[in-house]
Amino acid sequence: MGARGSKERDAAKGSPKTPPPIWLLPEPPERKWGLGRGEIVRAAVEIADAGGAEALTMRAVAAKLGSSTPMSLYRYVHSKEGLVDLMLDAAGAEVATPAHPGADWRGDLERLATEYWAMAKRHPWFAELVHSRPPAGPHACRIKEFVLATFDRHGQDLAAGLGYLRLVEGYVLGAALQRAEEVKMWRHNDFGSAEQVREHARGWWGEGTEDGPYPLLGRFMRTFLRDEDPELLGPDEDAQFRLGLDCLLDGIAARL
Amino acid sequence: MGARGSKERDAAKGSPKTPPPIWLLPEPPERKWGLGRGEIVRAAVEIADAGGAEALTMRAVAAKLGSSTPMSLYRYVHSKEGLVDLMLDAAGAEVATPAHPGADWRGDLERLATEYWAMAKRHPWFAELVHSRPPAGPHACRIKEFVLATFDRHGQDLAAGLGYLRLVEGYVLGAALQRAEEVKMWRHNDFGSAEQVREHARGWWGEGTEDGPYPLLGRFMRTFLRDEDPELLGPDEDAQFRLGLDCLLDGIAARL
DNA sequence: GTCAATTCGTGTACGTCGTACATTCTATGT
DNA sequence: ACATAGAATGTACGACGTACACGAATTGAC
Repeated sequence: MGARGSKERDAAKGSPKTPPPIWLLPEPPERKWGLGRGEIVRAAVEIADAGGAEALTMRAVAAKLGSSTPMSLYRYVHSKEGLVDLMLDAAGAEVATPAHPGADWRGDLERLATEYWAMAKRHPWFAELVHSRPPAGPHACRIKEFVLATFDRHGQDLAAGLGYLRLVEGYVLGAALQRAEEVKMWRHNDFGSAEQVREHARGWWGEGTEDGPYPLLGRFMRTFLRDEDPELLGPDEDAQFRLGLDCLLDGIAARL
Repeated sequence: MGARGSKERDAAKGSPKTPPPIWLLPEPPERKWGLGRGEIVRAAVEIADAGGAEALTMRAVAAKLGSSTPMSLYRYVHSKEGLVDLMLDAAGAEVATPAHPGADWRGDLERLATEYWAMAKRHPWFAELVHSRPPAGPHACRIKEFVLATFDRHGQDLAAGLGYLRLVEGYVLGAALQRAEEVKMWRHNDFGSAEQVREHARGWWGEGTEDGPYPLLGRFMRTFLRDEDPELLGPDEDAQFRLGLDCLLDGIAARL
């Protein structure tokens, strides 16, 4: 966090004076030539898509827009947190929900979760950043509402629906976060191929760890490092996602 | 990330020259009077316990140890990433695993997951930081190995075991991360009581949103903001954790 | 069409972070 | 007792987010 000198002013004022969420503040009227929230958010998304959350810098966004200083952006997005809020909402807009839940609750939720997962694969920064802000953008609310309505339509009360909502949402975001971390690691060590990954992991796992303290993990690692027998590497990421989702929905189904 | 000038030297050298993980590098011999990895990691954990991951600063750790500059730490932990690795491993040491998996796979996993969850509640920074590093400290490996052995003992091959391992681990860490984010938000707005949280959320949800676009979510929010009917707030965090774990294990059980 | 007033972009600067480099201090081996 | 190696420190750099104030450009009134 950067310099903030407003702490004592807030405290002296008496009211915590929380800034309202950026969605409620109207965008300044877009002058003919100037910037606009749309361009800024689009540029920020492109930067984060290409370089991950750690590449998302006010300076980088400003540079991409041709603005020589980052201060130009602050009129439109108020702060970096505001920009992140707008980015998260823009990503949320990419996952569609039907107008009303259908008769097949499980199919509805599977479709929603799969779309959510696909979005998170397109935007690996999403899972990293979504946990840094209160999750209540318009599209986040729409998605939550749809899940709640799905359970409501099947006779679950609001408390139960909330529990299941948190379960499903937590699962999708958890899976996305694991994947995002993997992507980040690839980028951090600028890996281009799986062979480079193996090369890197070799020095790091310790070639000599034969059947040391972790025989099963070691067997997996040796397989991974040497011949890459796809049978032993476990399911690929999409199959793994479906497996977990199916397990979770099985458990929920047993309780409805 | 700070200044790094070694990029082109690495590239020129030909080999990526990845630094080996800190667990493999021996700790410098502890002189009578000097620092030691133990003290440093303990101090860092205390700071992060109290102030979250964002309070974890090399300067803060050095200050807590009475060292006037952060540079003293670098001989022992090499970098902040190294320190984080050691912290994660120290936290991993707090979750115990039996020597061998027992006959009751489900009980074993429930116990393990519950201990993991308890550890993550003690150290809210754990979930935030664990996704920033390759997950292969000694204790992380021990835990993974135990889960793999549990499934191995029940006739699952390594690939299937890996899939279930990722599922269970992902679930626990996902739940811990959601909780960590909540803790962080409380700290960030220095909330002391639930009433302050409600006060904050009121301005932020928009008091006037009566039965707008999100009737169910709105009902929950209004309940939360006004009278706090515990029936409508959904399960508490421990019950929620158990619910998800049970659902997941149900799903796994159906596939064994 | 002209001028004043408003609004927007920009330059500069501050305080934070991680950490490289050079220096000083301390404890140890002889 | 002294030389020397190793550990702690001071200083400094380049990144970050962003506050502040100034100049430039656009808009509205006449």
